[in-house]
Amino acid sequence: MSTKKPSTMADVARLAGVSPMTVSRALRPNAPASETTRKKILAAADQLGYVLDSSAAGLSSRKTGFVAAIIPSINNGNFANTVRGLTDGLRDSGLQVLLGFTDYNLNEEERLIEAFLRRRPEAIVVTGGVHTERCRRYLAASGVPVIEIWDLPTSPIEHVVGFSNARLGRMMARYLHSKGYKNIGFIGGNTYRDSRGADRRRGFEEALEALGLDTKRLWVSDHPIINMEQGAKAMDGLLEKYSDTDAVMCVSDLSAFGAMMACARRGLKVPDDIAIAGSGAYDISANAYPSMTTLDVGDYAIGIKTAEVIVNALFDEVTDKSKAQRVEIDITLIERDSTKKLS
Amino acid sequence: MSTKKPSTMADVARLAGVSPMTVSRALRPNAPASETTRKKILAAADQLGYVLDSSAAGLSSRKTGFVAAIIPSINNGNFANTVRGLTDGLRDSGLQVLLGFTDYNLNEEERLIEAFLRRRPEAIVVTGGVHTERCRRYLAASGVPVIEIWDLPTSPIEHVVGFSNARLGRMMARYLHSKGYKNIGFIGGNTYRDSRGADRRRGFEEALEALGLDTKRLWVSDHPIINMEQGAKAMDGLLEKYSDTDAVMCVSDLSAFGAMMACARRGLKVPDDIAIAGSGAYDISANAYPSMTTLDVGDYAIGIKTAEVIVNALFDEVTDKSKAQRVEIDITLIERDSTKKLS
DNA sequence: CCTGCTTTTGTTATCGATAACATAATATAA
DNA sequence: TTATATTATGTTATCGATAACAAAAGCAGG
Repeated sequence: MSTKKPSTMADVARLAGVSPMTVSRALRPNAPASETTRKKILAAADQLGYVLDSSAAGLSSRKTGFVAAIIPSINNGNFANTVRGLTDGLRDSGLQVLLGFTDYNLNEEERLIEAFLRRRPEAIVVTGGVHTERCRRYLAASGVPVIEIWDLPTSPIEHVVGFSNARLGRMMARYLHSKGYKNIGFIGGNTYRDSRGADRRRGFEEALEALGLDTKRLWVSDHPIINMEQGAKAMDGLLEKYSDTDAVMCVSDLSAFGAMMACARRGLKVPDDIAIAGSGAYDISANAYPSMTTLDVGDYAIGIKTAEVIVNALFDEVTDKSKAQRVEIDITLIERDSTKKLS
Repeated sequence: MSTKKPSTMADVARLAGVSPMTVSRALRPNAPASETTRKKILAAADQLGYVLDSSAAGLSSRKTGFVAAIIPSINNGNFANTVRGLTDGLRDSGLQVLLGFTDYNLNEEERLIEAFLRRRPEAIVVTGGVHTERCRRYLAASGVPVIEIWDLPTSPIEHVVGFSNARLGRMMARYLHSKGYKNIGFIGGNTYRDSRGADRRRGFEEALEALGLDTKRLWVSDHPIINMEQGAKAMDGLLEKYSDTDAVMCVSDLSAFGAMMACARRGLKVPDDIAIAGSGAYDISANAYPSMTTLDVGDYAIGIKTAEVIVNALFDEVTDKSKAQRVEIDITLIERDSTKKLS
């Protein structure tokens, strides 16, 4: 840890025998500068170990190069994929992702947004369509594009890149019904902390009703059931109450896996005795034995599309800036062994 | 997306009838300001929807409030936990994590470090002790504390918070030997892209040799074997070549799980026919059936300790700034069913 | 009521870059 | 060759805050 003060553009300019402004231009790709001076300046910069100060650049140009992105959890492969997609999609634009996570807590989201706004991001990405009133105010007043992802809110703040979680629930309910299952349960997603999970459950319930099936097997919990352990516990609870359950959908592949393990411990065979489906198309759904039926929500694609929306909103000449963009991501059902009766 | 220009401290000052400097002080917790003016200023700020500009503040005070953190992958529960620990640990200090991931690519690490240095972070956290020459130069010249995590490099750049990956390999080898296994294999970790995995393998191999056991079952691959699918494939390959293998350690619980599933598909019972152990103490190790023996590397603790090291290096009066801190994290073996012969 | 202290507020300069405009150098056309 | 367009560089002001110093206000004790 050297403590020497870092050199500035003025230092580089002095060494190269030009004005600071010329250095500034030489260091940016699209600014006018002759090849000879550029080379000279780069050499001087290199010699001094010069590193641009983005704070100063941002202050002056009013462009920080930040995109703020807020996800519920970093310990979640789906959101991680979205962040990867976003990062990959933004690479060429020179924008950098400033990442925060809320632990599914809307107040924490508020805190994060406040902190991020101080960094003057050029766009803000938030997960879901449910926010505190104050959050909505902050976002609306931010003066930069706001993108809500992972949902299709009915009254979005501005741009949207997502899918219908209710539709996701409906798709799986109909699929399970089409496979001949009758006593269908659902695990997870009935809390204000995870509105997307709650939407899935709602869609699932609606579809069951429409199909004339019993909806009493929808497992209620006051916290989100998103990890393996919670999935296993919920499955135990469900089976204790309704031992005739023949199929279960879980809000997440992780809870689905937990549920499957709970079944294994009880000596129940999947899918012979009971079918289990998840959602999210996590690695584990493909690699578990039996492999698990799931719904691919295009998590990586959400990131990529979000990057496109941002780039369009910021740089594209053709895009109508006054119009909010709305991108619906395709959901695809991946049928695997866990819902195929072997008989 | 309103386009109105955001208000500045000068605006707030005007409205509150004070000087901008007074506003600056009123908005900071530890600056001198009378309660009455502070209240007046906060009201004015609120009325204008004023949000501090950190770029400007950082430029002026030469404190950006950023801690740059670089991890190999965001799709990895272990690193995610470290990031959570780091974020949690830094919360009170007012420092914000600027996160980047390299996809296990040292050149990408170089690119990221360059980009992050422009943001003038107050500390830099990098994963592992292996970096390109240029990276080491950048880091050494950065002028801020550098912390290498997840490893115990022999010639660290400065601070270290980690554990010995070789020791981790040795621990598991000795454990498996102590359980009576003889034909022990290893899957993963022999590439320059994942030096930590390679260290685990080396330690494992050394211990086997010291115990007089055969080391031919160490599975070699030219890419890191860190996900389920790769684990399954490697297991298939290993069993085809050495069908008498009675125990296997995998660099990661994810590959261990894949290996376990590969066994299940072949009709091999774990642990009766073959023992499998992982490392990382991922959720899946506790929730798989059978549950998996693994090594807890204290991923969250690494984050917390790293935060402490940073706070000490930056703010603590007592800490000797000229001395690099070195924190070794405890590894604990978690014995579960996958290595307990039921017989 | 004044002295000397502490607390609060104001003034000025500065952090490190870029925008906007002005000018010099070079290339192009007639 | 000269006029004109084009490209390259320099100058000055500014982005929005805070440091450092200076001055004013408040407050105690004699």
